[in-house]
Amino acid sequence: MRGMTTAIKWRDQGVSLFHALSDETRLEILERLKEGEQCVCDLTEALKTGQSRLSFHLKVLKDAGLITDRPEGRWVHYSLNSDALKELEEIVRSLRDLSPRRGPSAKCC
Amino acid sequence: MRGMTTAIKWRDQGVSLFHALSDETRLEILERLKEGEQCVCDLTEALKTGQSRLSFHLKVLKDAGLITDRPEGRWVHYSLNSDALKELEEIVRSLRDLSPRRGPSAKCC
DNA sequence: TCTCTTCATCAACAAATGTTGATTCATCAG
DNA sequence: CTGATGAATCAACATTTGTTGATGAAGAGA
Repeated sequence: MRGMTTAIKWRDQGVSLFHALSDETRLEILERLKEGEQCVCDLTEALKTGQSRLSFHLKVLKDAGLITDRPEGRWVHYSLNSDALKELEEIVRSLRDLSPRRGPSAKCC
Repeated sequence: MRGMTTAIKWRDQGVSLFHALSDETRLEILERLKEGEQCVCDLTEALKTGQSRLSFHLKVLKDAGLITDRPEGRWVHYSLNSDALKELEEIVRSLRDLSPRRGPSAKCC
């Protein structure tokens, strides 16, 4: 009962996180941010892409909690949210945690 | 140069894995499979969903390498591919690996 | 104030993904 | 062989996601 609720909870979180990660451009953004905080203009240049498009992807990452923004004057700096990455690791690990294992499946159907 | 190539490689893998994981139904399938091998009919009943829909999601998971199938007579049994899960953990970890860190970003723009 | 810059948001469109019911295919039972 | 069953595939459609160019808002400087 409790286990169920917990499971459902991280399933939602997981869907959101995994979706945010399921795009080439967004993964590249994260890789860039591993080198430290970056402002949008840096990223625009680094990824050689339109500002609007980049903004869209940054929003997806931010909504998923993977990055945070720090506005400063007319710039906005983005950086990784390492808490979210930790959570992510947790979730991924939980996919592997073997449950009680009840033999090679009861006879089927 | 080499690092770049490697990065790109896992980015593709990552996109594929993360996409497969970015769906509630598919996460539920994986949870079921943690309990051991299951045939499609088991899953259909457990998830209370149409056979066609389930088949679609199983294909996505299989294409991403997250699960494997074992046909037997007219049944097909699915199980987790723990190698893929390990790879996944690797990829997630690599998102956290801090690079050389070059101070709080050079002055912007 | 007026203008320029940086970024977010919007609207219109294009492409990818997921759903449903029907069809197909192979296997098994009779 | 025939009929029933388990599962994959297909076609049609709905929904979601991503792209592009235009517009808008706020800060900085003249």
